[in-house]
Amino acid sequence: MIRAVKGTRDLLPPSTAAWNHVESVARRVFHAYNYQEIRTPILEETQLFARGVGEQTDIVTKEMYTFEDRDGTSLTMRPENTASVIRAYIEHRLDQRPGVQKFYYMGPMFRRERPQKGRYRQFYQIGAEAIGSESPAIDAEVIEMVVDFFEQAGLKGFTLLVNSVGDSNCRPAFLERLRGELKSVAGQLCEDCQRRAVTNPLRVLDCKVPEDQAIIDKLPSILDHLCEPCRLHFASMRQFLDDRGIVYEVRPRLVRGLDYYMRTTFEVLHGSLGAQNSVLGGGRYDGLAESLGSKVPAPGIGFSIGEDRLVMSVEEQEPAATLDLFIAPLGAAAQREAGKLARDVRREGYSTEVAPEGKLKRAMELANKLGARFALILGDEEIASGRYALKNMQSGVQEPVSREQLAQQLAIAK
RNA sequence: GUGGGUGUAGCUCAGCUUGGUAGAGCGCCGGAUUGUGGUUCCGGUGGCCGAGGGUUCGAAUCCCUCCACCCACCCCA
Repeated sequence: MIRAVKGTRDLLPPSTAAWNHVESVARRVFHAYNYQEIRTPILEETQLFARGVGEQTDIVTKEMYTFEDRDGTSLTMRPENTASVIRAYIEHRLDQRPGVQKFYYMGPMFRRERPQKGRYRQFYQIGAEAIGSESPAIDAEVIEMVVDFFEQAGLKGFTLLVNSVGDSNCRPAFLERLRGELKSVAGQLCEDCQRRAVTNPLRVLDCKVPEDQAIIDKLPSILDHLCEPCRLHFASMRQFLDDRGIVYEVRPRLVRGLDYYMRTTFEVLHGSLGAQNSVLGGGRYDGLAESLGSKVPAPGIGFSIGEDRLVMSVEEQEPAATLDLFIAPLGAAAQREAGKLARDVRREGYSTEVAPEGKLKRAMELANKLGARFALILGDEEIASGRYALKNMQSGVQEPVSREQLAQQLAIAK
């Protein structure tokens, strides 16, 4: 048998109800902050991600679905959406539009990783980008929106982490300092950290090995090494968050894997997800446009939500769609009559199913299994009298009803 | 890329240690006489036991190889 490709999966009902729930809450909340939807292509030139995400990142070096098109250009299925949105912003000169440009998106992304819990090769992200302002007020608003969204989506017990990773002015100096300190203590760290001390020093700060913590705690903190503009930006953003009573934790060791992040970074954690406990990550990326080769500046901040994980956490039984009416016709004449009745009832907005021909007993069993609110029996008697036999499947009460009474019954408790 | 776990009916699993040609529950289908569901009772459908090879008179069971899925590492949303 042909099966779904490794790392991809079918989303089936009833769990698709939870996906729709999450997505509709996102649209509603984002619209309240004046964000509008943007849809960018799934395929982009490989260069976009190589330059945007970072040539040396694992994503680019070994986790992208990249192939050569027939004309020789290298194409890649998007591993994330921020670079595409910035590309579109520049390509369509959206900087010429009035005000901060606020976009949200949702859809599949692709990374060729080894699948595990909450981590797939085709995964789904919901995200947003606010482009065109360097103001810390925007950072705070984006973060506020994130919290608003998770609350409304019904996610319980999440933690918001914020940090500043500095900018091209102060980060290099800090990195130098960090490397220097690491040289003297690396020998005492775990194997992974010894490697990271060389390849990706910031990652050492994020190490979870208990024995390493004492040493890591003594390493320099980025927050103590921010340049004045970055320090003010972070302080101002925090002020805005405090003003709105948003609860967060400053985590100076919060590190981002993508090269384009600067200044504000943030993350939302949620337990019960196994090792993959992060449901959202985001940050500011003021230099991204330039690194894509644009003369048009596009300072911005954004985030993306791991929808697969969020749905997993929120899947507290979205009530499955209910079937309002199940029609059981008896005989050929009734079958035709049922078709017309179903058409009319559906146009009134009620979900309706017509039983296939067969025994009434079978039809009633099916009505029960489908969870229909009402079953309507349509036989010669009913056609002759013009009154349907309508049975309330929950109470078991059955009574003859006119067409008008049927409408009334359906309207009750809908 | 690395490590561990698991592969038996549509689903959840037992059987494997101590080889003797496959089981349960749920689901699905049918029945308990007339045009009535849920509960109950009865019956039925359904499996190259992940694939290939080996040992053996005989393998779901023991051995080897491969594959798939899951979890974790790396890394990351």
